[in-house]
Amino acid sequence: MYEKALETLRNNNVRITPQRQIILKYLINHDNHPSVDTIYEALKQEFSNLSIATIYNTLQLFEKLDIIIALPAEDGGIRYDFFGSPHFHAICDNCGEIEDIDFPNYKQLKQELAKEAMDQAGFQTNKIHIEVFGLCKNCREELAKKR
Amino acid sequence: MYEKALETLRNNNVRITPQRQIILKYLINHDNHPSVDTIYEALKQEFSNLSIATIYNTLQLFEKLDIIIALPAEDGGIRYDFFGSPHFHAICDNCGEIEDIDFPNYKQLKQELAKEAMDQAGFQTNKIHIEVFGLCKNCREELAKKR
DNA sequence: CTTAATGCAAACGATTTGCACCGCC
DNA sequence: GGCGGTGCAAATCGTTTGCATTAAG
Repeated sequence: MYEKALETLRNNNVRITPQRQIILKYLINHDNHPSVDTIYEALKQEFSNLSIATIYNTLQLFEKLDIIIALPAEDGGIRYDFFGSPHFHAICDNCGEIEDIDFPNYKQLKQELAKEAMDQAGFQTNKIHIEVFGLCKNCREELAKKR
Repeated sequence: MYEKALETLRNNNVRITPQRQIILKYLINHDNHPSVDTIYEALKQEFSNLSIATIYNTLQLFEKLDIIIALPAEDGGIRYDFFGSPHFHAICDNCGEIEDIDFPNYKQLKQELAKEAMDQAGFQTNKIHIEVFGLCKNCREELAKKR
């Protein structure tokens, strides 16, 4: 997983700097869908003179290389997610939490969507991106209690 | 379509102001996926003292009421889309254009995704949101020429 | 060595906010 | 006529930029 991502960097002639390594490790080891600031706060302790501009740069780079994906968040900001295995996102309308849901039949779904896009608009699909919105388990239970 | 949206406003005890009406009409009559600024530039001519803050307010309101949906754009900004009939979006990695693609089997797909979200996380799905990324027809042809 | 990458601080710009006024219901 | 909505301008804050410095390959 980590190695595969480094491989991607090498294949694109991107230098493997310590900053990129710790940001990558952070993304792999945390499934909390961090914001730029969350990452910055977490890493500046062990890497005191880490610049927030570097984090912006690095995340944009990783996204371009399809190592991570960007998601829209409740507050209008952006969250990032290491994209090791295909999954989609369930985003709670109440608390804003983002949960990963595994795709049972990712390839098939992708093909179906790609076919429609091609048939209707001559659009060539490279990747797909799915979110569902609603209520997470906790919020459902909380709201049920209240009435 | 227009009436149905007004109905939604009434049902939520939201006042139907001239500003909300022209913004709504604009969204229905344009499938260009406008940004806040695009809408502002277009409408301030016929409504000279229209405030950009009102547009922000109105769009946020419409989105909350599921009259429109917000999409992430190429440049990091946000575009809006009147959501009359179920469709997903094909976003070109090269030129940033957003195209609407009709869902052939929207309900079935929604059910499948909702089932996974429920089974895996106890998440109750209200709406789904799908984008595919790749190359639009024009860009494919352009890029083919160049080599 | 060469050149990409980083850190820093300043600049930017989209979005939000506070408040007085207005007008929909 | 009450209160939600609007317009305006200022404030905010996430993100980008320019440039000198550093270090990866």
